[in-house]
Amino acid sequence: MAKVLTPRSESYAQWYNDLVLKADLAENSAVRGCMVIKPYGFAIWEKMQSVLDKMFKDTGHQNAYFPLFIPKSFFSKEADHVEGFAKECAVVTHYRLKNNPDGSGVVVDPEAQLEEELIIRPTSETIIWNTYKNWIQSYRDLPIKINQWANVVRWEMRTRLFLRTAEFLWQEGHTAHETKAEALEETETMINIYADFAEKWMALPVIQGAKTANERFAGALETYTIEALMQDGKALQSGTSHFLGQNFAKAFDVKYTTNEGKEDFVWATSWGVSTRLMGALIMAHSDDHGLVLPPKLAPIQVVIVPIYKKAEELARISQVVEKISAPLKAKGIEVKFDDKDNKKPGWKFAEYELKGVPVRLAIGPRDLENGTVEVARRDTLEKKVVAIEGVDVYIEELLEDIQTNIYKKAIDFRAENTRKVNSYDEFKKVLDEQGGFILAHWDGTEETELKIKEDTKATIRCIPFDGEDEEGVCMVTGKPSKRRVIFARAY
RNA sequence: CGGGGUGUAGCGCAGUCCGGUUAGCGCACCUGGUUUGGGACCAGGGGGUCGGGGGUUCGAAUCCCUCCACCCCGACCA
Repeated sequence: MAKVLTPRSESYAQWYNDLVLKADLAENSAVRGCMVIKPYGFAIWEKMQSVLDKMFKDTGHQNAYFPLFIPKSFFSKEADHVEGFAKECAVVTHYRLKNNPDGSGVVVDPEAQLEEELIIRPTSETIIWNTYKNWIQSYRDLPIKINQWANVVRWEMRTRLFLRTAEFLWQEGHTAHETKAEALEETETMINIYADFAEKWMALPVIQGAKTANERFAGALETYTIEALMQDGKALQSGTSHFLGQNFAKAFDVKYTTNEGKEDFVWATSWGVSTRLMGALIMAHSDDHGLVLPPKLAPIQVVIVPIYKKAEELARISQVVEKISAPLKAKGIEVKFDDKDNKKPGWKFAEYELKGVPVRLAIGPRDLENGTVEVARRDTLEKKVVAIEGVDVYIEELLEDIQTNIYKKAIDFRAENTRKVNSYDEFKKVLDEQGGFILAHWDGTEETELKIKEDTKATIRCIPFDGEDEEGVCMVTGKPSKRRVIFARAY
């Protein structure tokens, strides 16, 4: 078979780039740092969106839409928030172009300078809290639980398709609550939803935990995260949920009247996942042959490739294909019959492997005679000839089996690449030689965390929720520690 | 934003050092035919602002200046 992807062993980064392009997921655009998401890639994102959207609505959230532009003055209201985002904001300063007097195209009209510059949202807390101020008067107006699907812009130095682009698509939830407890509960609910989505739909095992103060969202009191481990041993932060306390309420003066007639600031959360999930999905399961998609998110779940010599033969095969695909479609399975005659079967096999289609059926004259079909599964590349009779049930179960199997593979990989270390030397050695998640004791100070980051480029991914209490000493300073935290090099 | 690399047909590349017919090759594409159980073959055909702009020269893909984009490695970040 022709080699179309750089093997992972040769260059993991190059393999990833090749895969995104060759599987037709996305490509670089004419605009620096911004990508074009192609139809096949966007179809996966749309599936993710529709599942998440339902999960949000099932937990009492509603969708809305807020502007792309944020007045500069809004931005400066929450000190930590500005500091966190200031360095990567795109700013609109003018509202008009004019023909260049020298005839060489158009130039910005200097007369058309905005009185107040507009920031292109890197996130929407400020515009949303400025709006919520007008929506909230009493406890009866609470809670407000809103989500928006949007694009945001963060002017990144170095970009990579899906993993980090200057513009990306995401959803951002913004909620307002009466009490601290309720806001904290919301923060937890949402990180649980993300974890659930990652594991059940993406087949991606994740670790839930809290970020250290240093790694927290700008303006949050607490950031919860789901962290996934990629095949190269690096961690990928895949979703975050923030407890914002009363910081934004105070910054935007959002008060409500309690049922005792007193005034208080409302409590806030925000949470989001982005097209970065696409990167996670790609890197989690794929191999040197191409993409491996979890059946639940695959735009095409079953592809059927006919093998024939003459048009007459194709016609006979097509009739059988119709009998096979009708019951599959009735079960809600996405089936594609590729009867294009300008590509040979072998070409198609390779192509659909590259695109990660979970199940491939091949039907030729031999099968017509025997009443069989060849079934190939993408995750293991195994092929099996089965009877057409009852093949719909077989395939339905196979899809479930593939979903389970790739999840299991990912979780086994993570287990093999999660290690406890007790000394800083051991930590550095494991990090350099094996990577993965490292469980180690840390004294809880920002100083130590930064020293480790500077020495090794590893960061604390999270303080896991399900970590066991264990007395120990910080691997760097020897100070006491009550539990281990998770370190890794990260994307 | 620093260091390194690349930019020539849709894709992958040769040609650039050392300037000189009409810029070439493979894949893809179009037409015809033979093929079809793991990326088919033959014949014919179309497709190029040589990344953009400026300069040197009788003459520039090739030399000089400048800008842009992408990739890799750093710093920054989801």
